[in-house]
Amino acid sequence: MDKTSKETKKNNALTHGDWIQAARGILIDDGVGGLSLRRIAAVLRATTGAFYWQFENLENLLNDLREDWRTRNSAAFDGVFENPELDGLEKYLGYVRILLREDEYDPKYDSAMRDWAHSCAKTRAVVTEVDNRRVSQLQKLFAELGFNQRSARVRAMMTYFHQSGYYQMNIDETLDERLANIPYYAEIMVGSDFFPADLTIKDLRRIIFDDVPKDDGMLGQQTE
Amino acid sequence: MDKTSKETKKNNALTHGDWIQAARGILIDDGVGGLSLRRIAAVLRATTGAFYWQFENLENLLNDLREDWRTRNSAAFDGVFENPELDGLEKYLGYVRILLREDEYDPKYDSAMRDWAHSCAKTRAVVTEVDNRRVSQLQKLFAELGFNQRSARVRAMMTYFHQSGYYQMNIDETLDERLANIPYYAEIMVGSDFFPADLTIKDLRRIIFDDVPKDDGMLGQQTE
DNA sequence: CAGCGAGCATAACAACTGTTATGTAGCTGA
DNA sequence: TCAGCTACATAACAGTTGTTATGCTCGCTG
Repeated sequence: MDKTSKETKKNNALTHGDWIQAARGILIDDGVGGLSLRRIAAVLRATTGAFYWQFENLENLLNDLREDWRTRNSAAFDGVFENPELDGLEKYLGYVRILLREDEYDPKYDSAMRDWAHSCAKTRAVVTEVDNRRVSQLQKLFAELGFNQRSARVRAMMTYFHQSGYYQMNIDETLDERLANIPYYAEIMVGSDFFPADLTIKDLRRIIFDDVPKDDGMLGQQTE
Repeated sequence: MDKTSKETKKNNALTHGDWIQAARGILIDDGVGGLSLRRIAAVLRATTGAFYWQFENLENLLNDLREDWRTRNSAAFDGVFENPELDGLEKYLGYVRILLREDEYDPKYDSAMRDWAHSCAKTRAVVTEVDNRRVSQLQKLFAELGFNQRSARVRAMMTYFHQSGYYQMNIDETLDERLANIPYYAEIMVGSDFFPADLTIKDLRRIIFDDVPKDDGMLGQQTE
């Protein structure tokens, strides 16, 4: 319907995407309170007049920002949970991998959106929808692991709410500490029946940060 | 040092406490974005001039508001965790009781403070301090139940982050659903070795909402 | 080379913010 | 009764917000 498809960036003129990117940076760094038109424009070394050439009003940019978050910060999870080749444990590890790598999705983006949702109904609707889908995906995962529906749902909520709660605070943990905690989390959530008890931090670091599929019994023997 | 002890409320004049209460209401209902001087004054049917009779500036009121949260929303937890007469399981149930009753502490107050902490260093310091103490209290609880230190710490973080994450979202659950989930949460966190597996929702409702100590085997037999 | 429109900048508007200076009603004590 | 103080209200100031009207400067086309 709209002419929003004119992302044909002639020369070095500002595009819709430039404004969204600038707004996203401010939202992530300074929270929703920093999302003023002049501050966004300042990031692009532009003025408010330039903005109104691209958007009808600020609300339109904020709508685009909400959709930017929805697609950008969900793709990684969907890629794991909707991959039919992965079993339950692999999906769980894939989930942990996304959370620890923090390259495919930005936890501060999630956190800022969740803050924003408390004072903005439109944002709240988007966040709630995404939250519900992720919890459902996790519930399906735990159901695959053999837990009954109610137990799977509780485990999904514990896993997901714990994650968002973790990022909502400012925890002071090193990566090694976070890696060392994984087996404890996993034992609690998926149980020692499923999670291999003899995984070392080295193994986990390799599984999560190197693109080597965990295949045979070579665990803990690489040189580096 | 200060003259802040002049809470001697003559006639029906406004007090420090009135302004703090008004600010707290706005923070809880509308988030930190709604905390403007004129809006707070409007709640009290007063003007900004009246405010500067009681406070030197807005920052002073916000300082008092942070301290109000620290004491008001921590008392219930301290009362449970630092009661030497309670064993581990009783402390866990006491914790759940506080979360579900929502009369001694307000989860929306917590949530609003946590939002605020993302854009205000002073608030962040207060919230972080309280968070650390609560996690330590939970860790001690799980250690009492027999878990080793690392497992106890992970369980404490899962329990606490899950709680704050839960309130950070807007979950659509009835009280009965929340009660029905308790045994599942408890089984995951404290294990079936400690938590009585045959507790009904009726039992839980009585334990949490009536002031009857769980004493003998009369569970699930009351008329109401 | 003239003209024209795309892509801005500049400046102003009203509404909001914290803060301050000044005005004022009502009670108190002498 | 009348000064004097408490406990405000009123109004203004400078700064910020979203938004709009207007002016300007390039690059392209004819």
